[in-house]
Amino acid sequence: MTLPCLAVVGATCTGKSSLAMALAQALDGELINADALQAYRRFEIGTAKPGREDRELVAHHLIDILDPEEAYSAGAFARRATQAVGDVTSRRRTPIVVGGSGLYLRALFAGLSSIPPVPDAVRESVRRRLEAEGPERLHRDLRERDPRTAETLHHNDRQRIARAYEVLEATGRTLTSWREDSPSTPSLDGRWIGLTLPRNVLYDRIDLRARRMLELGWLEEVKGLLDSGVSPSAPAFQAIGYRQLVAHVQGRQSLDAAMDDTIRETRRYAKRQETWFRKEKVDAWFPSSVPHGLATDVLTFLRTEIEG
RNA sequence: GCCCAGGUAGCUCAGUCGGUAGAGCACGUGACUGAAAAUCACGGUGUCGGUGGUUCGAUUCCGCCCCUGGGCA
Repeated sequence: MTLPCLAVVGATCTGKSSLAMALAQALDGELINADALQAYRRFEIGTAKPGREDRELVAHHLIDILDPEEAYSAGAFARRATQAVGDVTSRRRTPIVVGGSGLYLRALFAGLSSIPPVPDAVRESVRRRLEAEGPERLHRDLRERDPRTAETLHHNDRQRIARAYEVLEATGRTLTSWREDSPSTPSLDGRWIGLTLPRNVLYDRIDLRARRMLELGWLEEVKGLLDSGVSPSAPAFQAIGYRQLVAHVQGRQSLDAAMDDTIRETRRYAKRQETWFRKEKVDAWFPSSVPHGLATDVLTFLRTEIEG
């Protein structure tokens, strides 16, 4: 059976990785990671990164490709992933994209407008302004210089205000005009498989996994990263759990509080992922409460879908 | 056993001089074009411990009961 590119999506902790492993083994496939944090080297336990055995059994791409201080982005991911999908396909194997970073998946399959990269210096100066003057001020400026983008943004939405502002500063053109000049165009075809769990089951699993991560030495991992000089403000330390454990190591929070916070943030993150993927064109959703037989069901679906 | 204090949202608590109640957090819903595990918006979810009484009307006042905490025995 020859298959197009596959994607395994869903909220964190729904079992995407293990389904993807099973599919890869059944279909002679290779995995392409679409998770923003698993791309970072040395961030292992808290990112639930696949272990050595799995990675020896099945090729995993786009894992361990960045140092903690390097920036990643939807665009950078899309470029690398497009390349990886091409490589896997040219080997006559099935590319299976796995991950929970919704924007990244969209960037790969639906494309992004092409906008020149913003130099680090500009990004930093905009970020400093944001810090010093607050988002409302920049939003007001944006109203004058790029009213159409400003209109779509809430005056507290720091991140998007900063992005619109950066593009303006770096290129002298508005985000709106860039997007109109080069609307996103679908660049990759594929079948999307979604995994779901009832909310309460999902929350219990998140809770359990967080505790297990701690037992596996998560805190020691964080201490090791800090001791070796990784800056607490490195992009990778934005990750849920890592942020909280850094706060604990720095004495700003008890371990219990850090873990409670981590679990709460992970739940909220999972909810946001559900909201995002609900709107995506997922070809079939599978409940993953009972992992036994799941891969078989998915394979059956794919066969009828592709041959029928 | 007696004396205090308290029982209001999932939690901590505010409040109603009698007209069925509101904050923070939790939680729920949504947005999303290069930081996305990010960033942001919206929403009060309730037998006001139970039961009788007074009253047009009781979560609020009165009686009794139950529960929790503290004190005295």
